[in-house]
Amino acid sequence: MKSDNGIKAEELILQAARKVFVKKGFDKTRMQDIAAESGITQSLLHYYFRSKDKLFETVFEQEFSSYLSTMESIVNSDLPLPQKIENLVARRLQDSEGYPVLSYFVLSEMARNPDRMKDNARRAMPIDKKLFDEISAQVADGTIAPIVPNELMINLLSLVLFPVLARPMLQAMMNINDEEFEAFNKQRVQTLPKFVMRALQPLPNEAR
Amino acid sequence: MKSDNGIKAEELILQAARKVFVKKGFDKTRMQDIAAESGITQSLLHYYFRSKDKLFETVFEQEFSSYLSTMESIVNSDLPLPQKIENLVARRLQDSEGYPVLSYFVLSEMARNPDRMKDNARRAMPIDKKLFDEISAQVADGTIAPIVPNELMINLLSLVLFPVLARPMLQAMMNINDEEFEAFNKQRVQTLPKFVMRALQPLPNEAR
DNA sequence: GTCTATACTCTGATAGAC
DNA sequence: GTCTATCAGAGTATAGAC
Repeated sequence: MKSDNGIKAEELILQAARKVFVKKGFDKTRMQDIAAESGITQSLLHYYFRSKDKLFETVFEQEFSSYLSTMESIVNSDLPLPQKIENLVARRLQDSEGYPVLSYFVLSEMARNPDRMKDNARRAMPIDKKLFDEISAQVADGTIAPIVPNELMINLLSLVLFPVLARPMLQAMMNINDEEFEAFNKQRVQTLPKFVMRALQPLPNEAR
Repeated sequence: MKSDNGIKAEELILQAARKVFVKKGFDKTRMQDIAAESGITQSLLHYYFRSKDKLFETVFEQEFSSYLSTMESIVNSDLPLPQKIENLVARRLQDSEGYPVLSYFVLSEMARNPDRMKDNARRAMPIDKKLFDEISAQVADGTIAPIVPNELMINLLSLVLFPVLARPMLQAMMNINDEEFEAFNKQRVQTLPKFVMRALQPLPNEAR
């Protein structure tokens, strides 16, 4: 049975680990970084979590679950497609501020451990399926232009995740500072859904 | 002055280094991997290139230059915008086969060394400017719908680069194998430009 | 130029006292 | 539960013979 203090230490470690792992990814994170961030000795990290791997898995599992449930609530809502897109974009840009690079975190983990990532992706499949079916239905009744649902989903993910992911490169290319990029992002919450919906508008000769 | 053999060794090392660095990124590449791939002793790598860093810089510089010149020739061509997009997509997917993850390579380097990446991005700026101006002109004369040029450029980059980058995750999500993904990609060369051009079509009330 | 052997450093993990 | 000291392994880089 754990003492009050024990529980607190464990939580402190997790908070610090989350912060550092999300920021630097698995490989570049040192146990010493987490120790410093949490104010807890390095050997205690091992006492509580046994290994760097275990600690990471714990953090990743928490983050990914929270990520999934957010996605889920948006996709399962009763909003029309454009609003869903808007919410997804807004949510992702929110991540990109307070929680700098969650998407990068997920992608880097994917590279580190492809097999386990597959399992995680499978956990996301019910959500995907919901969106997939929704798109299929709208293509069928001509509300949106003919498109393979998977392709639309990939386009959405690309437009939403990539700018968060490649932010440093994009800022350099566009030659703009942090403030300008934030403003750009805020605009994007409005303009991106419009861009997508425009692309999905059926042409006259496609309408039924 | 170098002997014939010396020049050859240097080139062998570079080829092997390119292959391994592009595949695994800087951090996960071991000098031993490059030694094995090239059939040249590890200590000789140091003899020729002094350090892992120097070797990497050399490879990266070559790759990035070649990447730039490809982009340049496409953007500077006289083709209309949709064809340019098609060429860009096709070129990137080509990378994603023979040269698996050049985009990932560039992105990971960006994360590793943001400052130098800024310089590299600046080298790409003349190309960006060309495309930027082209978009501006077409927005101005009403050929395409109003959009901030930078935003369109980011959308293009997202749609083209992200699927290459996140391929493992996407395959897992869509639950498809390599063969199916390749087929999907081939389709995409045709469908993506249409998707984009559709999004850029001016609505009746926007036309001049 | 090329090889073998080895030094050096960084970092995750453990031992063992308290 | 917590700390200090230390080990063990991996990986880059160098020394020095040929």
